[in-house]
Amino acid sequence: MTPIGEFVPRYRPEFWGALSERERLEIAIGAILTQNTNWGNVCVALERLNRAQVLELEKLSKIKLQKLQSLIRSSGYFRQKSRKIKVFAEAALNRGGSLKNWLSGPLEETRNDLLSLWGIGPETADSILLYAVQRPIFVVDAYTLRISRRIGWVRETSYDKLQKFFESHLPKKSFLYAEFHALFVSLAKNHCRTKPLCAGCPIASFCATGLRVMKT
DNA sequence: TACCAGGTCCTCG
DNA sequence: CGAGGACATGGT
Repeated sequence: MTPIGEFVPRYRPEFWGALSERERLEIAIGAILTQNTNWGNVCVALERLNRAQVLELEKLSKIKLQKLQSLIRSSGYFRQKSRKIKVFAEAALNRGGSLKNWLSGPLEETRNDLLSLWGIGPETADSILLYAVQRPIFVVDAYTLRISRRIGWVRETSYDKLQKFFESHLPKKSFLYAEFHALFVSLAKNHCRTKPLCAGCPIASFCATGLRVMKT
């Protein structure tokens, strides 16, 4: 995937340094845009937002709805998502003015604050907390659920149950949570779907090494 | 052509 | 609570 503007996605711990406020915002907006949507479509929208130079809280809160919709059209659900972005930007401005200030408080409280916003559900809230401000909170997505059940680690289907499972079995480290999430995504795109786990199946490999990291 | 993609909200039983 | 439908675009 082509880097967006000057922003090189920081997927790995070795690249984690202090993110700029604009990078944090891009990650947060990306989290909203990618709701039930292919990342490639999101990239196009982020590129347009960058070129229009509106990736700032003040500009996003002031930009005309129709203009915003035209910029993010490629990511789908553009009427809903444009509204979600505005709600998010306005909330940020009302509480500290920067994502760093806003999202650095007590974790539970901050998370509930995000969840109270229209358009921000558990996955989006947790993705923003983990990836934009490196808070230690486990992100659950459709892949996490599907593969965890397939491996036999869980039977639950609820977001909270699954999140608690991982958070109670892993050291409370944001980089580790991010790593697991990244591996689930990667596995989902590569594994074979045969019923029994075949030898050499990446899922079997992940299961073995994953269990080693997890507390029993 | 049909189906899918890293969700969320709303409504109804 | 849990299930079902709506929301929209671009790729295969």
